[in-house]
Amino acid sequence: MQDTPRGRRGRTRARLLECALDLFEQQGYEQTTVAQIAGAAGVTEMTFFRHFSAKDRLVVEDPYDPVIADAVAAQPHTLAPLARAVAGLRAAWGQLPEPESDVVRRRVRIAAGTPSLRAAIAANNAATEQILVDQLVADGADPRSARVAAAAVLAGITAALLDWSQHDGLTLTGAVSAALDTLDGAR
Amino acid sequence: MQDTPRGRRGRTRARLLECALDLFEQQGYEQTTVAQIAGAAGVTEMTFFRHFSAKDRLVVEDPYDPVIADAVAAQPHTLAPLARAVAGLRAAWGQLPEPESDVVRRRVRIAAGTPSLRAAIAANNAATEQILVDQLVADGADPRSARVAAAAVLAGITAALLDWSQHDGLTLTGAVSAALDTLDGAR
DNA sequence: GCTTGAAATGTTAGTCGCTAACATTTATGG
DNA sequence: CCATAAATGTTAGCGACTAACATTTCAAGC
Repeated sequence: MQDTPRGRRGRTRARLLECALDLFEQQGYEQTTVAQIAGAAGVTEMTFFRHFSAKDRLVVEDPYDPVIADAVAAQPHTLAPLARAVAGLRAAWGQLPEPESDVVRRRVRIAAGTPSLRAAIAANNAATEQILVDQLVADGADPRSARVAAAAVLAGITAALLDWSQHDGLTLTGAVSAALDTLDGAR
Repeated sequence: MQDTPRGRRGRTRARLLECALDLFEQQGYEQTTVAQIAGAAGVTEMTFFRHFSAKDRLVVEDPYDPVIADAVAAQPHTLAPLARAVAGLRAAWGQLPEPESDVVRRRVRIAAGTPSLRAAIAANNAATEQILVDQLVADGADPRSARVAAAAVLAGITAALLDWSQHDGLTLTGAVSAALDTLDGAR
C-alpha cells in the first residue's frame, strides 16, 4: 500500500507521463505544450500541475540519494577526494536496483537533445552533490576539494548517461562503469 | 571606435546591467522582474530584450572558448583524457586576461544562490564542453572518455567558482588552480 | 440506500518571461 | 538641413506557472 497507482488517481499521473513522452518524441520537448499533454491525457492544464510541479519533471527524475552517502562513507579515508567519490559511486551503483532501461532510456534520450532539460538535470544533481560533499567532509576531506570532486563525478556520470541514451548496444551499467574509470584517471 | 559605450546607446546596456545587479542583490534574482529592471534603467521591457536575449544573460557570461582548444591541443597526447583536459585548462587559464574580480564576483555570487542560474551556467558550459571534446578526440582520445572528462573538468571548475564567490580572502586564480589539482587526483 | 467528507478535478483570472509586427524617435554624416 | 539607419516605443499575444474558489467523484459509516 505504498504508492502503487490505484483508483483513477494514479492512472492520471501515468497517463500524463505516457502521453507526454509520446508527444516529446514526436514533435520535441519545447514544441510540446503543457495544454497539449493535458488534452491528450483527457485532463485540464491545472490538473497537470497537480501531478507534476513543472514541465521538466516529466523527464528529470530525482536521484537515489540515500544509498550514495553510505557507499561513500565505506571507502578508505586514505584516498584523495576525487578517488574516494569515484570509489563510493562505484560501490553505490552495485546496490541500486537495476532500473527499467526502457523508460529511463526514453527520458534520458529526450533530455540529451534538449538543452534546457540538460540544465534541469544539472540543477537536479545539486541535492546529490550536497550529500556527496557532506559525506566526504565528514570523512575528513577538505571542503573545497570535496565540492569540486563531487561536482566533477556527478557531471561525468551524467555525461555518460546522456551518451548512453543515444547509442544502442551499450548497457547502462557498462556506461557508468566506464565513466568512473575515466574519472579515476584511466585511459 | 570599437564598442566603447558612447552616446546614449552603449550606456543603456551598462545601465541595465548595473540596475539589475543592484536589484538582484537587494531582493533576489527570482523576485526581480524584467519590467523592474527596465524601469530602473529608464527604459522599456522591450528594450531590455534588445540588449539581453534573456534575463539570465545578465548574470551568465559566455566563456572564453577559443583559447581552450589550443591549450588542450598543446598537451602531451600520452596523458589520459582527464589529465589532458586538466593540463589544457591549466595552460589556458594562464593565457586568459585577468578578469575584473569585482564584477565577476558579484555575478557569480548571485548565481551561486539561485538554482535556476546554476542551471543556466551548466547550459552555457555545453558549448565549451563540446570544444573540449572535439579537441580531445582530435588528439586521439576515446570519444566517450573525452566527453566524461570534459564534463567533469568543467563542472569541477564551475563548482570552484561558485565556492570562491562566497568566501572572501580567496583569489580567483587560486581557486581555479586548486580545483584543477583536485581533478588531477591531488589530495 | 443515503449521507458525509475528503480527494481529484475543473474554472477563472492573473503574473512573468519572451516574441513578433509595426510605428516612432534620435543621432549622425554627407 | 536632410536622409538614413540605429535605438527605442507600442501593442498584442503565447506559454509556463500560480492562486482562489467551485465542482465532481468516490469510499466509508450509519
